Amino acid sequence: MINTMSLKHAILTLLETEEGSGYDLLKRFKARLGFFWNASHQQIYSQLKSLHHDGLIDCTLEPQQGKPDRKVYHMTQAGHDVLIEWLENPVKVDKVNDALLVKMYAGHLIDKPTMLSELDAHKVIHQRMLDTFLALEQEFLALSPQKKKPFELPYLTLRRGILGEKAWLEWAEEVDVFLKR
Amino acid sequence: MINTMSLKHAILTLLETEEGSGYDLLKRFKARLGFFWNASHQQIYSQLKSLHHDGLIDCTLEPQQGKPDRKVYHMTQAGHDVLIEWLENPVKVDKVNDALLVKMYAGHLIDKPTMLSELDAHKVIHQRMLDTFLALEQEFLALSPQKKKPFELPYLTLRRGILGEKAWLEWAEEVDVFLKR
DNA sequence: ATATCATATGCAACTATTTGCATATAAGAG
DNA sequence: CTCTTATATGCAAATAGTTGCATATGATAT
Repeated sequence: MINTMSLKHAILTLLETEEGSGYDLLKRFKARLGFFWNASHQQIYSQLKSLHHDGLIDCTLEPQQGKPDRKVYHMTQAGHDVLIEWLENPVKVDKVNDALLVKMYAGHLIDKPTMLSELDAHKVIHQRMLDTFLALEQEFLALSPQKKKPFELPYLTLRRGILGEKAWLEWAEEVDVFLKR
Repeated sequence: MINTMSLKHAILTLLETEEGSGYDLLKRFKARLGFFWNASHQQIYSQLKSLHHDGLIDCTLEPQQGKPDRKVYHMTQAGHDVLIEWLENPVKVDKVNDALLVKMYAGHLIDKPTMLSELDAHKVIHQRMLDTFLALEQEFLALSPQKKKPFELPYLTLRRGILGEKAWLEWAEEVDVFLKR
């Protein structure tokens, strides 16, 4: 049986190592899983609610002055079990649905400058992501061997981000050359 | 304003060049947009229904003996206008949500053989996709310059598929080397 | 004979994600 | 003094996509 992926398992993975509030998790997503997973705060809060309802995580309130209470979530045994089960069963190959490519496919219907300027805008964004990833890589590589240990697997996921962005930019270069012929 | 992508515009793009039934479109998706867009038959049929309801496409029935009537859809002027407007406005950068990477990130919780065998399964699938894409590329490259012309933009989208799959497999190789150290 | 595949369409229920709104404070920049 | 950013949470509506079911026939393979 092939598992459906859901944000829930990504959240459980993060909570497995360290408890946190919805807001914490949002930041951790951006900082640590950003190269292969994106989630909005609305999604995170609603999935936390659902995980809590199902008893996979529990929750303690930390009152704060002036701000809403911080709801700190942590793993339960049930949550741990569900995560392990998910990890042991195959996941689906991720699918690509890229609107820019649809546009390129229909490129005969628009003029080149429009196409080129949109391509440029995407290039800027991808280049920025690549730069971020490369900076993170430098941070990792600067660590001593012992300090590297716990970050080796996350580093592999970072490599995916780097290779993916490089491939994207390489493709954009080909397109540029073609369109500017 | 940034456009939301939807399957609808991909369908309109296909219908712009050539009319077709839901089943035709399904096949065309697999054959022509498969390297960057995936859609199930249920999705296609329901989007066609909705496009028809909105007057962006119209529909003629082709009775067939023994089989259900073929519903052949074609573009309307309204559909054409909507497509052009979509093409002229920016689309969002596509987002990556890859469950295998979540798993890798949580790799300390499972054993290496499990991880490696799942990675292998994904490698097989990606290699198969790459092979398909490379075969399509050969077909294109074998065409005479005049015959290449109408397929130049689709070819660029195919290149995206090729570069993307190559990058994926390159990454998998890195992971393999790391895990088998 | 039997099985599978290709043709051809679709509903219903569920899960996933986006978009827009809403609230409330503190800190820092201009 | 006002604006923006960060902290901190969430609802509601809409759109997008998946999974399971349902029907019906012709052709090809074993």
